Amino acid sequence: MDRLNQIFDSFVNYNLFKDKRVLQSNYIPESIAHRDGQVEMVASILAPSLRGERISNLFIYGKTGTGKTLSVRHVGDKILDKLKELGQENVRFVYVNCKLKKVADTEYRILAEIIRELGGKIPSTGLPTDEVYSRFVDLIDNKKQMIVLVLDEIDQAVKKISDNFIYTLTRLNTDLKNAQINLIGISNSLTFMDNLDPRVRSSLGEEEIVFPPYNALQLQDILKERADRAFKEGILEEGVIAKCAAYAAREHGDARRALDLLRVAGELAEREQSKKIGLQHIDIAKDKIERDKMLDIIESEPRQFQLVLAAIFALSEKSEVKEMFTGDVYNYYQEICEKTRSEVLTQRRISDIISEFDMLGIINAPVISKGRQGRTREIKLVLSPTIKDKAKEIINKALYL
DNA sequence: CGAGATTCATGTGAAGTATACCTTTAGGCTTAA
DNA sequence: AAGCCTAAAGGTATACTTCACATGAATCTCGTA
Repeated sequence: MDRLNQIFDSFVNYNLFKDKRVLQSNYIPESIAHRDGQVEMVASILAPSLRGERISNLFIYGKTGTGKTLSVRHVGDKILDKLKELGQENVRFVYVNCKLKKVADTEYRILAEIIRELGGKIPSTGLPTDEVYSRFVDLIDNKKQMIVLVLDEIDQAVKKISDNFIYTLTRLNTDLKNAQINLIGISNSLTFMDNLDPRVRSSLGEEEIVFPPYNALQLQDILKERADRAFKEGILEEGVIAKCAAYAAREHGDARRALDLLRVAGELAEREQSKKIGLQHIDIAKDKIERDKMLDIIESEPRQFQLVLAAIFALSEKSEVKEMFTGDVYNYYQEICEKTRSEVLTQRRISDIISEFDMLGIINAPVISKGRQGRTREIKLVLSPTIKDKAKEIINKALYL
């Protein structure tokens, strides 16, 4: 009992955080450093909504963690505040991330997600897509209002589905008597617009804003500002901020990463009851973040995907095999299926699964031609050994029920 | 020796199938008057 | 008679299969210098 009390006591006393939320990714700060220009542009584009006028569709480019989503949300909140002040409540912002697997990676699911955000109910399957569209229309068209759809990671969605669903969305305005839809597309890829249907391009790209990556100095500013509010005084050792910023700057200036890094480092320091956050915590935090992210992905992968991954793991361990190809993986996969009494999928399907892993960044699998030996994918695992071991554990546990 | 032709192992696209789940509808049962 | 429940009918999305064709460089073939 005393031991537990000790733990609790130390937890209370060694609390390094003043306000941890400040470092969490859904936190929206009052002002966004080094994004004044972009925020103003977003604001001036969205401003007509205050008078109930149509706003231009907006398209935003920028790498992850450059403040795109944040800026849009920030401005959105401000506009909502202002509207409340003016006594109007007929604008709504709906935010959907198109990349989240199992949430919104098909046209149907994105639409369903939008409807759910708006408070509607939609079954997870079974409805014809046009029915879903017409329910969406019914839901919003009952009163005069303006819906601003923010589609994050829209490039992912278009890659998976096709671009005409965006077109359908923009065209939906013709069916609407009262309500109005405006789109804000957010994309990581700069080249996304280039291979788009011209109609979509012109309607979505009425206004465009680019969010350049933060450089190390700007990252430091951001981190300092947040750290002041998140941590108690004098907790950070010299150079901690700089190090966080440097790591993140290397990752194309991803501020979210930098903040995560700082937060996790803080949690780690707290757990070991250290009074300060030192440089070593950052290094550990970096590994931990990477590992957790990967393991989360792997753990939530469907069974068949895990079987394939198990095959890849096993093959990568056989020292004689330096490279592996789709065929090898498939053969071994079949063996594993037999052992675990699982259903065996076709090679066609496995090929798709492998390329999905490639996209997730778990493996590296470019298509190569081996001349007379045909064409195949050369598969290489890119996980660090520690992550791999842990991942193997998870998979084994999941497969040997 | 070099230009084509061949070849291999699989990539990739299209179309079809099984499954799980949805809505609607009609019939049967219960209930209340 | 009205209301409620259930089962059947009719329909869809998704994950997967089947079929068929596309790929692209190492290797082979063969004509020519």
